[in-house]
Amino acid sequence: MVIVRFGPILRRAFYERPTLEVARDLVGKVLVHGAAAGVIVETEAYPGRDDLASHSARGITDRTRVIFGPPGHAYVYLIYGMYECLNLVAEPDGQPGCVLLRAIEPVSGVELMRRRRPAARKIEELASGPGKLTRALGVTLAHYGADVTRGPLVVRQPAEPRIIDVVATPRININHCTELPYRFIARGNRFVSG
DNA sequence: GGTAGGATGGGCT
DNA sequence: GCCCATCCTACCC
Repeated sequence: MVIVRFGPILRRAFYERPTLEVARDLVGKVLVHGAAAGVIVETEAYPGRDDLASHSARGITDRTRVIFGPPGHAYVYLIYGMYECLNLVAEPDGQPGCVLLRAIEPVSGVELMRRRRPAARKIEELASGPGKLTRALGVTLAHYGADVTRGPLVVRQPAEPRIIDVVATPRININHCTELPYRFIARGNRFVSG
């Protein structure tokens, strides 16, 4: 496991940009929830405009409202009735776009994450998938709409940035429409899902 | 190493 | 009623 010290919290301007840029640039940042934290190693962009795979593609509903709001907030939803998925809202206020966080490399609070994820046999399995990630960090539907530029759930710059080679690949489990290279992973990182 | 099948409930047509 | 941005277990190489 890598030792990572945390730098400043990402400001709202970081998120107030095109969704694809935010998704790419989130790889290598540190997702923190209380005592548990990990380096983001896999994301997916859901631009919302001209992308039928995005939940926001069919307009504002009770579920998708936050995606159309100001950037730097959490969009959490329930998938398959069992697992939460955590997204961070991008784009200026009024424009849809969010980034799904798919995997982190645990860097602190690992024992806490192990207790939350008893099925994980190895550290690589703790948060290598969107549902595993939220379980490991204790993120739930209660975080819907949370401001991730302040509070217990935030994203931080690593204190000493590592050079990370980010690669774009097709998104995972998008089968109902044409798929695009909107998944961003840290090349060679063993904590990536799949 | 691999994969088939089931769990499980909200959102939307 | 059907779909789903998933995960786990059992079972097979």
